[in-house]
Amino acid sequence: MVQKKDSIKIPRLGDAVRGSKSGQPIMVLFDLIGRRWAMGVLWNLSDQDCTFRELQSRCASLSPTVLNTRLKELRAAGLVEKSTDGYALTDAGRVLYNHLEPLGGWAEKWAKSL
Amino acid sequence: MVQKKDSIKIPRLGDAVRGSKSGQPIMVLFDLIGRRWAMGVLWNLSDQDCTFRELQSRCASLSPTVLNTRLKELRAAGLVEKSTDGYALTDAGRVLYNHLEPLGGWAEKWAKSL
DNA sequence: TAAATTGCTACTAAATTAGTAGCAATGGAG
DNA sequence: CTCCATTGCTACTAATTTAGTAGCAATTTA
Repeated sequence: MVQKKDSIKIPRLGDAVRGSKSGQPIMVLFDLIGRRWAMGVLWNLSDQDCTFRELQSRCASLSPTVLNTRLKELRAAGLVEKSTDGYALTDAGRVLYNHLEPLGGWAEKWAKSL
Repeated sequence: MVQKKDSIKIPRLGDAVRGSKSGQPIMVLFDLIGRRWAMGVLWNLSDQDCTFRELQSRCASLSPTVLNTRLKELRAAGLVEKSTDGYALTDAGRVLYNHLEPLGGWAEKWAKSL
């Protein structure tokens, strides 16, 4: 990883993906958005900017520790940014969200089928 | 959760999502596929059925413990099943994969932009 | 029938996440 | 200005998840 101790470990292109040697972009992405509440944060930011505390309450009161870690990671990845109202999706973040959005409808059908 | 001890905790509709009270399908889904290597497993099964050990080597040699846990969860969720060649996507799993697939191309552009 | 290969369990160590407390900074209300 | 509420966090400990390694029983292959 070659990163300063205590800095957040953001997956980067070419980096090993938690033990992997490939560093394929899709795996780097999966590593990033596969962390707890990462997709939930993107989802909850999609309809409106949120303050830290509002985001926290929208995300099942997840601990501030984790929320802050996720926000740092997502900001370093260029998907989230600070706005006057707290946090917001960047343009890239919104494009990613647009790819995730259809999962909402699919998830409902899937849930019923279980 | 009301589940037998030692059984795997698969997120279910209406269940609390790791502390959440909503149980919204999309959050249940995010909880499921947001676990380590869950999306990677789906991705690696998309082009061909895999044996346990091949899947393991495709997924950066992730530990058999975790792979087996993910497989149980994904099977319980109806996304993966056993086939004569090992493991395979179910129809539902393939539909989900089709939603994830566009992320591959997007991830490449995103990775370059970092 | 001996040797591989496969699917997996067991176990320990390391990392991540949960949960709670609380503090410094900002922004009104009076 | 002064008080108080709200916000954005940091600190810390406990619980849960994941990593990593070893190895075994069953099936397949030679």
